Amino acid sequence: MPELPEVETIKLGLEKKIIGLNIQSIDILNRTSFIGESKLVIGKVVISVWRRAKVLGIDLEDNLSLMFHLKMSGQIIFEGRDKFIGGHPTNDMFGSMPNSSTRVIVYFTDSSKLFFNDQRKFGWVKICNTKDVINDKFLSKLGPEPLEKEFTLEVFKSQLMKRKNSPVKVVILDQAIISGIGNIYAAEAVFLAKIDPRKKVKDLSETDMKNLHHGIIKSLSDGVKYKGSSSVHFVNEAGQRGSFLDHAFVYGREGKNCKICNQILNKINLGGRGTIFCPNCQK
DNA sequence: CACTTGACCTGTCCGC
DNA sequence: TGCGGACAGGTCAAGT
Repeated sequence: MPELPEVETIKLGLEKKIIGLNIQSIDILNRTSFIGESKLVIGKVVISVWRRAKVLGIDLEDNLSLMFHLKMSGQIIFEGRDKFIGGHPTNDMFGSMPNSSTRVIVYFTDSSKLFFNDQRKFGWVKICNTKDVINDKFLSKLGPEPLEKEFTLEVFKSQLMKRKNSPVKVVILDQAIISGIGNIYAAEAVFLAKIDPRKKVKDLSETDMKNLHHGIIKSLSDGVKYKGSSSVHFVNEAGQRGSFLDHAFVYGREGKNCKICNQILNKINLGGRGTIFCPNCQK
């Protein structure tokens, strides 16, 4: 479900609400959703909230951290101390918490709660020492953050060249090449760059790479601006949907008209993922 | 080695 | 209405 902009949206909302809260207990409703010894974090106070790629992290006192990966269907929802004044999820899509897809519940001492929901059970919550986060099995393999200064055109080009023979949309979905892009923003980025998603990296021109670099940054930052996508599963920490898909050019628009040239958008399968593009605009 | 495919799970939607 | 198959925003292991 969530890609970089969705996790960033949750991070920005959550950090305003949970810093300073003290963990009272953790309920694990589905064993495979949780990695580590949950007892370790009881009594610990939340210090900060961060994001790396599609992972959300919560740093606690005493060198402890919680990490969340939402994969395809995860949600992180915070219910405030007084659920009827500002803290209650105002969603219109899944009722009150917990529900049938709730896998982990974090209880704070002020009686507020954090729900980790995950219908498909692909996601995870993990505990580790804060100083070990950078060595984490998953995090340590990630490529550069596309919305950070480090993601220059030169860095992007050298990362791309690691997978010369793959279709460009498949390559930008590779988390070791660039971190945080998922299927929605990959499709939008190649559209903005006017590149056929099937085009192999080795066939990209200098201009293509420059446009794609810009397209990635533009689509992801628009995603953050519109507080994420509003497709099936995504809601923010307050249970609200985002509006990015109202602004999308291709994702979710199969068979509709291209917003630029009015031709019908095509759908193909690329690397096992549905991919919608404009055969006229994208060459 | 580089790249592609299928598995992990649950739910929904679409065609017959 | 019921049933089977395809599909859903991610990642990893196994296969070619």
